[in-house]
Amino acid sequence: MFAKLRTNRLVDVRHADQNPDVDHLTLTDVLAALSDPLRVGLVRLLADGHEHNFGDFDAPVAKSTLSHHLKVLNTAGLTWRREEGTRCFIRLRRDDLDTRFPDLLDTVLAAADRDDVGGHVSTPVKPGAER
Amino acid sequence: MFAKLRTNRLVDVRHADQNPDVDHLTLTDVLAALSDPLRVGLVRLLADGHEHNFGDFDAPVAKSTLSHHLKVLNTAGLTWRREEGTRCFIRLRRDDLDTRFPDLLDTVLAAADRDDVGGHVSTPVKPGAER
DNA sequence: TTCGATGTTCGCTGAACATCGAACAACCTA
DNA sequence: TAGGTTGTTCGATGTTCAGCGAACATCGAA
Repeated sequence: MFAKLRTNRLVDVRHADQNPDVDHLTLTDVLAALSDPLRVGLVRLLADGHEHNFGDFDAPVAKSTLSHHLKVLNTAGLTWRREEGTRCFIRLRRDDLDTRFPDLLDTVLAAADRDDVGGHVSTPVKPGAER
Repeated sequence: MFAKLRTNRLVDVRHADQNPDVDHLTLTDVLAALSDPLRVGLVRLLADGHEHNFGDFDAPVAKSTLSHHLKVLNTAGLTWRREEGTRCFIRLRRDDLDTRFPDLLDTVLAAADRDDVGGHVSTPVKPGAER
């Protein structure tokens, strides 16, 4: 569609599907985003309610892959992202999700915890960035 | 793997991944199975608890495609299938799912009903085949 | 035996996805 | 200005998936 231009990319293209509006979230998109163990692992870490940035996630994949998965979560509406300088802060959209799909996130997280889905995703440093 | 032989297929190959055991179900497989609107529509119809057969589903896809989706639901452990002559009867594995992933199915179904996900899937004939 | 009904399986296609490394952009600091 | 940090995007690769029509298997009925 767009995103084809090499220059003037920073104008508005970069944030095309970012942080979608609450009522644009669809159930199947959310479930699709949650159908990958690595992404479930990310969501489990984000479930502490704090803001995390990219470096907070230690997953056994290349950082481009990690970036991809975080983008999937974002465009599906599971996370909220905020950029500050060169780093981006990511937070779970728990309230929006609970509004739109009541109990869904809690239910999935409970099951994921029980089975340790995505347990290979960890946080290397202490999440002291909650403020 | 197998399933390569043209003859003597009926022996055991046909039911390779069919009706998987309860504790072989994985959360991400279930969520992946539910990440398609058509399949959610099928599950919603199956949620009446009755046994349905293939012809009970009226979806705007070729029957080979419908067969594919029903197979996905089955191998993910969402449905139980039973064959009787040339027709197969399909039933939602609600109890097993509730055991393995408490509240998950109810939560998804509630959200799907609210948004009418998969509403284009219908049942042409009256489901009088419950007994 | 032949026919119709019922589904499944078999190629096949195009689209989407996961993954990687390399290149890039934006920012901060020395 | 020159690096270093941070994360995104690009291009390539291989896999999975949704979709179709055709062929097949199975059964019951004529």
